[in-house]
Amino acid sequence: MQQKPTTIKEIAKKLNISISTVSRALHDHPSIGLITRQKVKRMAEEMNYEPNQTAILFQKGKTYTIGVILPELSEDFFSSAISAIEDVANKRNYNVLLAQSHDDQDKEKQLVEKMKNHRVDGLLVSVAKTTSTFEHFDMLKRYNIPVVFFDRVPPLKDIHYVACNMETGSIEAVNYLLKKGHRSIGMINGPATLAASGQRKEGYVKAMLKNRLKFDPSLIVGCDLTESGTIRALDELLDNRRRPTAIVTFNDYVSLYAIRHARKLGIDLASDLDFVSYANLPIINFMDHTPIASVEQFPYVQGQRAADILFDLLNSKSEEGQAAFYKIVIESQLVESPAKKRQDG
Amino acid sequence: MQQKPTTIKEIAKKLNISISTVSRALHDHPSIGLITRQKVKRMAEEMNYEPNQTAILFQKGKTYTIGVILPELSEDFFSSAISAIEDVANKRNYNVLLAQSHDDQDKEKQLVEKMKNHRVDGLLVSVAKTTSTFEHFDMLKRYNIPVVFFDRVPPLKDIHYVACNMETGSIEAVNYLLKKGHRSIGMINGPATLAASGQRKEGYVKAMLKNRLKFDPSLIVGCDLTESGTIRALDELLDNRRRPTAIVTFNDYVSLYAIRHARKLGIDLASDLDFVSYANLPIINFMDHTPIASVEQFPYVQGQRAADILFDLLNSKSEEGQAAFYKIVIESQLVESPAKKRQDG
DNA sequence: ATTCCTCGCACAAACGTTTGCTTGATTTTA
DNA sequence: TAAAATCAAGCAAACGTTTGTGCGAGGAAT
Repeated sequence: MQQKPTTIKEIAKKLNISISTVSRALHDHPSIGLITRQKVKRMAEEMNYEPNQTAILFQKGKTYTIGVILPELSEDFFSSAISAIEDVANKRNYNVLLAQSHDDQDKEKQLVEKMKNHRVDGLLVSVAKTTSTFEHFDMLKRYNIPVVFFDRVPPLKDIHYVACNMETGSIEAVNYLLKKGHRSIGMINGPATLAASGQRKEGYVKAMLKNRLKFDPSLIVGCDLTESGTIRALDELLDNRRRPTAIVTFNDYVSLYAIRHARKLGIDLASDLDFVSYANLPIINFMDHTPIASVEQFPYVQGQRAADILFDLLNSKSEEGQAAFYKIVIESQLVESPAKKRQDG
Repeated sequence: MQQKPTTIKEIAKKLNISISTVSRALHDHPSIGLITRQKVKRMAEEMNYEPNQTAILFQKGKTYTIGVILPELSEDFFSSAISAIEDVANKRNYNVLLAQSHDDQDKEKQLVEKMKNHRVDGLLVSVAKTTSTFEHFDMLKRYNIPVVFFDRVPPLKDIHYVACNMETGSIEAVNYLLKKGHRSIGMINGPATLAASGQRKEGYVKAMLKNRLKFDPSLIVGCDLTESGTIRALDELLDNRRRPTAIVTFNDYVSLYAIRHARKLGIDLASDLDFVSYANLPIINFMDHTPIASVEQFPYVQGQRAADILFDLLNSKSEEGQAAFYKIVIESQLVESPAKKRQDG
């Protein structure tokens, strides 16, 4: 037989005082005398009282829960982000209601609806790849549920977001390679449709021009991020009449594929070709030949900042000054591979 | 100005009928006439009514939420498991309250407490490495909150769990190597304190004996799962007078470290030394030299099964037959590395 | 000694829903 | 045609907590 949780009602009855007194005593309300307060607390302890959260939440009209919608939990980037979010929420004594969209717009819509019905206090979202319309987020505004987007941010004006600026990282990457003596630097970029591809290219071009080097468009080739696509891209670069001695790739996976292919072609990675990539995922630690550096996008920090902002919004929600929007841009940062030292040594 | 969510009360007032009628109409209760029912539904639609979940949950004393406590969300294994759990819960229209213990017993205790206060309907747990006492879980029984453990399961009798049997996988692994012609097979195992180490060893021994080969204890060395520990272990095995031509390692990481070290020693992995490991993590796809096979532990399946069981318990909770405990053992399974084909070709 | 505060506590409403019971009206049965 | 059965809808309690308001008693101020 399970024991029903104790309620303040029962405490009140046992002590022959009113319910409100018990509630106030437990909250150290000034209008309750010391003696009663202690009596109540002792009794609560004794009866193993635990406040019924659902009742409190209901009463207050708040859930102390934030919703998080991510594309894919099993991806390194997002699992790292959710880890951060969970940590922040926990510190604030908030709960995390988790859901994954599996990169599907319809699923995402459903989830937003569900979150709304669950009356989450706020929402953290990294939008699905397929998401092209954004009305489902507008709805939340009407219910005064703040949303903070991160990493994958919709192209809207009036939103809060945290994102990572790839351009600076891209500049750093090119500068790094130039400093190492490279003069012909190739780039295996992502599909032109992605904003992230544009930022990478911009950084590349800016860095080249700033160093008074001419920008050769044929040294930038796009790819679909698959292994075969990467191989084609690498072949194309290697056939270039100004054959690059270093290549910047869209992400670590592309680097991996390219490195694999290069080795198969018998290219000496120690002397003939350097790679730099983006993401700096844990997989770097497991590759025998790694890019010599990778542009870190700080998933943990992004998650953390996004959560912080959300709590800011929640705490200041009563005030009217809702005109301003948080638009946080985290600068990406080039990180040298620790593995590189091993290669040198 | 935010618009307050519509309540059934408002619908009732607008239609000049009672609250209960509205509630019943929306639930298709038989005692409500067709005309009123339609009127109500139309009005609800029109006023954009959405049931207030927190109110319902409070009223029903259920939260339609399951808690999940995992050691570390950013680890591949667990992010895969949580992904499965989330999927199952979603299908059942349940919510997932997520928390990570960071492998700390105290944190875990706090979280259990928190989950209990939040009145989750059930709990899914993979216990922290440091957890040595388990009273915090007992408490849940008193509140009739069912718990299902998975993967990292406490050594208790009266619990529900899903775990992976490493022994069969271990046997498979050794058989696989024997079939490949290996006669001296080494093992780099984990710390003896872990149950998982014991299972691996058991499987190894059983497979050897079944094949009428003598078991040489000196071919099994323990390690602390770090890179340096792995290197020491490998060195020890290589110095063995019956130098192994194949090695089974505790997990993919250990294999990775060992392979790295072996290559540094100039060992030809194509001909002189084969590795087989456990876990079959995605990192295998990113290693240039991989173990030729890995014992899969099916994190997604484990998460899925555990969640299924929990829902079973939730649905049958009213009945008294709580004497039986689910003890599901998933057989691990040897999986040949796809990368292997690349090596051959 | 009368008025006025302050202190300590109780009363009761409210949050949004569900649901057992009651009531009134209509239809069926005898 | 009266009694019984059926249908449709309303009333009110309940879930556990918070909180605005009321109220009596004791002490201080006048």
